[in-house]
Amino acid sequence: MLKPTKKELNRDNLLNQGVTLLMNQGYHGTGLQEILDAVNVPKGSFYNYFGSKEDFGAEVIQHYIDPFITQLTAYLEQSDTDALGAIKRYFDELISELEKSGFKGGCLLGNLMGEIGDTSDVCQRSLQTAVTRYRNLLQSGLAKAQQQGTVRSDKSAEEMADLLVNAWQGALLRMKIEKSAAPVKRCCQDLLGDFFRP
Amino acid sequence: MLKPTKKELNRDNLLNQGVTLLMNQGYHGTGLQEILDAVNVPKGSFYNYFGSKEDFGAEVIQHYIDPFITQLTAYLEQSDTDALGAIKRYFDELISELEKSGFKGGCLLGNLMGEIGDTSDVCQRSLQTAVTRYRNLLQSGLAKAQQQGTVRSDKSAEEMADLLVNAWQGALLRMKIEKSAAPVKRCCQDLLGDFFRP
DNA sequence: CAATTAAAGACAACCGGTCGTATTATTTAA
DNA sequence: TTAAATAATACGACCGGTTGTCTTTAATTG
Repeated sequence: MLKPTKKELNRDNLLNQGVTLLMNQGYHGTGLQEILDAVNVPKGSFYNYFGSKEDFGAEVIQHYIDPFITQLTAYLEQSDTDALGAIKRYFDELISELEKSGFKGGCLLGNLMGEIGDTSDVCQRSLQTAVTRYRNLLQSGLAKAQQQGTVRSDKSAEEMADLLVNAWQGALLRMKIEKSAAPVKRCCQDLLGDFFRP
Repeated sequence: MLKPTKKELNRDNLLNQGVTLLMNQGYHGTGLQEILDAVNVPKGSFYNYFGSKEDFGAEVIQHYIDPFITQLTAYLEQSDTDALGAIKRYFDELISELEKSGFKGGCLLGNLMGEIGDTSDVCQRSLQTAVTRYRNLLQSGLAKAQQQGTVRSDKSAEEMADLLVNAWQGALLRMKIEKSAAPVKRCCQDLLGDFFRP
């Protein structure tokens, strides 16, 4: 039970590779063969692990967002007395990772929302829950910052969290085509450093 | 010379249909055959009109953004003494059209930036110029509003135009998966009605 | 040995792109 | 104003390759 079975391992490898390839090449731009080859799983075995490509995509979405939730949670718990600073540092780390990867890929959620967000019911639902989970966490961080007096209170934390998520997604798209970190940096500065201040 | 040739007509039909299909199904999710069938152009003729699917995509992008530029320009010229009001009314009309189409599709630029913005050089360049053209127009409108005193002047018009474009793109993605106009409406209210105010 | 899972391979459908030919336009010659 | 010659375009069958999925067989496990 503690040692992962081969099946669980293959599933996890497929999901990890799915995150990478779907993020960089899109849903329709990535074939199952490519994913399977990358983790040395035979093509015939795919349907032993997942019901369909669409179901796989929906699982990949959740598999993608989990680490981000964990990471942001850690930042918030670590800097308990300065929630706004925690959020800022969290985004700074994201930007640093984006720079390392040469501004490619961006965010799987944003990319898939645009590509199949309104054509695949299964993935649409998965995207909804993933985005909402992330937004809620950001919202709770902003609410704490409001209590600490570092963020304005005349706007709801939910409203600001939504704006932050949306502007961040748009900035990631701009980053991709401009091959520059300037859009995401300015996005954080404008909102966290100005608009959200009391 | 005044009457469009059959070739010009076919090209235009293909581009129009390309806008619709690429926006709703994505680049890799749309085959050439589907586009050609929709406008009754034979398969073999496609390469008389366009060099490749990639080149076609790049032209579709420009063909898509043109009407938006024209429309926003009209709004700005029409309400010459109230640039901020013109921008607001322009976005209100966009929202009204999105509601009519059932929140499907969103923005071709946003969708393609996410899907192929960093994998196709040709389309990346086309996306760059399209987004920049649009941003510049918005920037000039905001600059005029600054002169009219309806928009704050301690932030550059360029910075605000970028933020507006980015947040709008993100809000469109949210709209697609939530099937609601709330994200785009709140986006405009937050920025045009609050953050940008002096 | 029975039951469950992994794997192989086939399947039809479709992809973007090519190519030789048929049709149409344009130019030249009478 | 014709007629012939030449150039340009339209066309659909076809290419090799790949897609997601399914059926069947092999292997593994309890």
